Amino acid sequence: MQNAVETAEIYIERWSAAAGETGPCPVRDVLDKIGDKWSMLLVMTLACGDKRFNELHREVPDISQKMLTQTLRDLQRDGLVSRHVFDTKPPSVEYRLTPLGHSLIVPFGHLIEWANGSIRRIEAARKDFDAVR
Amino acid sequence: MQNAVETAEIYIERWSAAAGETGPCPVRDVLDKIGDKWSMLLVMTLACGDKRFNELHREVPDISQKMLTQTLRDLQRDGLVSRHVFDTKPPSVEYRLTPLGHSLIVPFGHLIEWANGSIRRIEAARKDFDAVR
DNA sequence: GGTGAAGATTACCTTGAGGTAAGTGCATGC
DNA sequence: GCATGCACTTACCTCAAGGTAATCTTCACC
Repeated sequence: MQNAVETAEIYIERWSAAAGETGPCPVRDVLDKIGDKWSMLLVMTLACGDKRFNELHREVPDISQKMLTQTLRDLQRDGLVSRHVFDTKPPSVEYRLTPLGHSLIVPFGHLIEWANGSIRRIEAARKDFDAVR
Repeated sequence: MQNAVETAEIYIERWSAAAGETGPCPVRDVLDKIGDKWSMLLVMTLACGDKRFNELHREVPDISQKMLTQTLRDLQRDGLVSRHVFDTKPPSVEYRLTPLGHSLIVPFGHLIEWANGSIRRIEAARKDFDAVR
């Protein structure tokens, strides 16, 4: 990142090009996952170490089994997570971040830092805005 | 960003704390905007310079008027965008990024770079995955 | 031989984000 | 005097994301 505005322009350009019929743009594509209610939470949970299905379910209790399966499947499809089946007595399945998955943690971490650093100002802005209304 | 895994742990910790009744976590909160279909596109469009309502509508033709108004209103509420009314003959309204809005461009830019750099590997992974199915 | 855990899949249902379309008030241009 | 542009607002409708809950298979334990 040298120049934020420059990056913005490249982004807009790619976006427009994509809208022009080439299919969905890569940024939009990735953003859908980022914005997804569970994807990033699972990626970050797996960033702490490999986990089994029910282990994930215990660490993220408010996800339904259906969404856990589905989100894991999507992440696997995108090559961010790999699935390893061990045929132990009750077959156990382990999920891991792939190198690609690990590489997402870095840019995503910047966003987390921004979020944590900006939340007070955002909340203050909301309060002001709502006070006027 | 010194250590990605460390950041991940802080994230998980905050998330869990938030789930524990403090309200929605700041990261989730910010992510909702990031993941929003239009918010980031508008922020990036405004990163190229201040724009008026219909100017934005022309640059982002596939957004509906309703969503443009609504998204702009939300961004304004969060203090990312400011609204300036000039009472010219047909009243014109200009939208600008606030300093807070500008600061988002940096971490977001990292994500854009990651997206553009990773899309080929993601698409390859999807192809492989779908081939097996 | 009944119970429980592991790792799912499936059917059904609700909610809300976002699209479409039309209307509003005002002013300039044709 | 009709149309057009600006900046919205409102009503209505649709579709898909995601929740709930039931079900499945296999094995170990008591």
